[in-house]
Amino acid sequence: MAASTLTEVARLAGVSPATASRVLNGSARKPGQDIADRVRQAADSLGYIPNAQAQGLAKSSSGLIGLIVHDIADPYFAAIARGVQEAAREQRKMVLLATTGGAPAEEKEAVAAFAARRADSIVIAGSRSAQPENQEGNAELAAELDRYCRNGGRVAVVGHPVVGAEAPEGYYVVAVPNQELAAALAGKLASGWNGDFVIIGGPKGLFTSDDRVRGFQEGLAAAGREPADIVRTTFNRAGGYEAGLKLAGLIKARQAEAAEGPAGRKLCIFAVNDVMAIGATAALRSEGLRIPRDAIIAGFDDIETLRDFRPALSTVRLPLEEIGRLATRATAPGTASAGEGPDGAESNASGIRGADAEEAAADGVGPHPITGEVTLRRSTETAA
Amino acid sequence: MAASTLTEVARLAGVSPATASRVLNGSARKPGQDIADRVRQAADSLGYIPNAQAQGLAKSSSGLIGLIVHDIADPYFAAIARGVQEAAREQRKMVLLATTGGAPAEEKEAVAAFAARRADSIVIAGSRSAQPENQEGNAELAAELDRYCRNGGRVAVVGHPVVGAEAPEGYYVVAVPNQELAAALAGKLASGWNGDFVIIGGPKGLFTSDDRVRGFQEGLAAAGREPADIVRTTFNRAGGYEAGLKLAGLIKARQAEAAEGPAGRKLCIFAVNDVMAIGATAALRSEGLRIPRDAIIAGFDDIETLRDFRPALSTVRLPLEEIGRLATRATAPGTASAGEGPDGAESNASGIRGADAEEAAADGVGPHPITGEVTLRRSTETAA
DNA sequence: CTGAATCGGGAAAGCGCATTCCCACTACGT
DNA sequence: ACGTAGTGGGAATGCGCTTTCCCGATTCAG
Repeated sequence: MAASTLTEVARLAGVSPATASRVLNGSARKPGQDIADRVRQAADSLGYIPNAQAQGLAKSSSGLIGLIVHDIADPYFAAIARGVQEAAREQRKMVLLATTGGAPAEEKEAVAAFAARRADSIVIAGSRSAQPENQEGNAELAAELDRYCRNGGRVAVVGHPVVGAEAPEGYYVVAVPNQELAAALAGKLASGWNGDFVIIGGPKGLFTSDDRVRGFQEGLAAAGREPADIVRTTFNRAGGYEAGLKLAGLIKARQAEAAEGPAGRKLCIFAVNDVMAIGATAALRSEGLRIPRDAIIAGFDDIETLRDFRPALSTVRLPLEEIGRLATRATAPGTASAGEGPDGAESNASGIRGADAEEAAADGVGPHPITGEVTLRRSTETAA
Repeated sequence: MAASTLTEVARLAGVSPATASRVLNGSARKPGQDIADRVRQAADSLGYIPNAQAQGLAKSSSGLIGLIVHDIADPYFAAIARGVQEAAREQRKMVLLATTGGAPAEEKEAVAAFAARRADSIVIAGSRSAQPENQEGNAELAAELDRYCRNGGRVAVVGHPVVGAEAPEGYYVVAVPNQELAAALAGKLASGWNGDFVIIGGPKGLFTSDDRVRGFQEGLAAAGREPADIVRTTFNRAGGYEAGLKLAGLIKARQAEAAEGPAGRKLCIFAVNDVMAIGATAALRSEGLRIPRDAIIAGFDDIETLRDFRPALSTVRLPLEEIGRLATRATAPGTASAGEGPDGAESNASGIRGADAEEAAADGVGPHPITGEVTLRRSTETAA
């Protein structure tokens, strides 16, 4: 038994396919009550399920939203995905998932695949990067997106615009104030802490990482502190661990030095995301160091699953789910028209806002810009 | 500019659409080299992207894999999703995501939506449940799946078969030995621990939870221990927290009692999943209790993000990603034919195996069944 | 009571592609 | 030399649905 078709339903109901289509799917023309009933009855007696492919082909729109992440198992992306999923459901659409590991070339492939499926919109959640080896990939990605938009697709990217993409109609960016928030975090940290700072950053060129590093340094400067040293590593837990190992050596050296010189100051480590911070913590622990006795540590993102972690991470709360929702909604037709040009430039209202608030607003980020919240957690409770 | 079509490409290349189709998509017939080149050149000069909808319609298959989870932000599902995604990529398919919160009615909707999109296969990752309020939903879900399978769809479900689903052609279940593993965990715990046990379980009727509870009790019995009390709550972090609060009271009472009577024995808490265990830990901590001083705690799943948690959770390592991969591969055409009937019943080989190993094998779970690994972590390091 | 306006339904033309036929042509065989 | 198999391309059909267009039947105004 093959799936039954509209035609079969129509035949069973004794009407034409056109009529059947009109009653079963939201058409402007509503057939008469009696006929409608007959059709509906025929439909579910046959267990009719409309063929979305055919529907899509006929009205060229698929009810699909493409989501691109680096890794769906990363809690950061998982949280965003939840938001996207929610918004998709509001729009009665389904989400198509692609994971790319962050490589622009893969992302380009994903966009092409989404385009092939005639996805109504695409949300790109992974951080952009400007590393030289990605240059070509970025260009191709930009071109692909451009074409997608020109064909009526809508795309929202979280964080930074795609490198090299001119902003066509239908291109939105949800600005995340990484820099400002990192600066705020540094400020708060500095006010309660008189030691030195070290930053565990991601690979150079990764925008999210770079912004947070830059912001943090600015915050330190504003507080009259020396700039922090930077250890670069990969943007995940493993990278954090590796860097942690390195820093453990440093800390021990400083402690040894302090034993015979003036009191060495404790180190405050800022990892550019929570997962890296956790990795670093584990590394320190494995080296016999303790937090906050030997160092203190801060992260970024406020990953839900890690909130119960102890010693508690000082971190910046990013409304990840909300970000996903906003990005998705931005791509919904009939929403926040992409007012082009930064003419609507409203003044930078209260709270920490997007790096380019006006631009964000102009790009249809939604009713309110992304804000964040710095959370200083006291690591009073000692743990390895 | 609308997306260009095959016909346009064909015209530009000066060939018929049929020929263009043959060269651009893997057809059995390979046109001549020169023509192929011309077509290919025309194609990318136009930036041609095949319309997957139309292709799907024409050959009735979509290259889509549907994945159903309770919540994509739950690290358990996120890990499975990663595996599914990986396997999907191997098969050059895309994954379509649906989150249902675990309600069978929603799941039925999702299956219908997947069927409408003509997904080639469906992976259902959430735990099944037999709660009375879900009875109707379960039946509908089973019916929907049945129809889907009869129309040539393939479905793999993780953990337990869908309630009420007779096993049609194309229906696979990846058995997870929750019960055995829980028993093994109980055994190990009991051998190093002479206090009482308490179980924090999910809602009654949730198979995964019930199996783990049952297995744990069996393990205790096998070790000559009294059965544990059970606190039922929701299957997530919040539930764990709530239960933890309750248990904190119990623990304090026992401690008070112990102060004036014979030495009260410490409690060992088994939460049926890691996330609940974390919640419980947080609750105990908030009540001023410490682990392992006042109680010890064990979980299940070995969620990656939680491995760095301290006090470390004793837990059972479930190869979540592998489970996702296996389930997905099981649905790939040309794989592990669904040998019907438990005739191939091989003896229960070494290692902990599926609840019904033969059935699992017969259901095409793949070359090797899911095993797990009990990890007893010492909570030597004290933390709140 | 007739004309036009309206309504409710059907016929048919695609949407973009795969694929089955079919045909012209070449390369063989005996 | 003729016939046959084989080859490479095109014409045409259909996948399941939406939508425009059309037409007969009502209804209402004049």
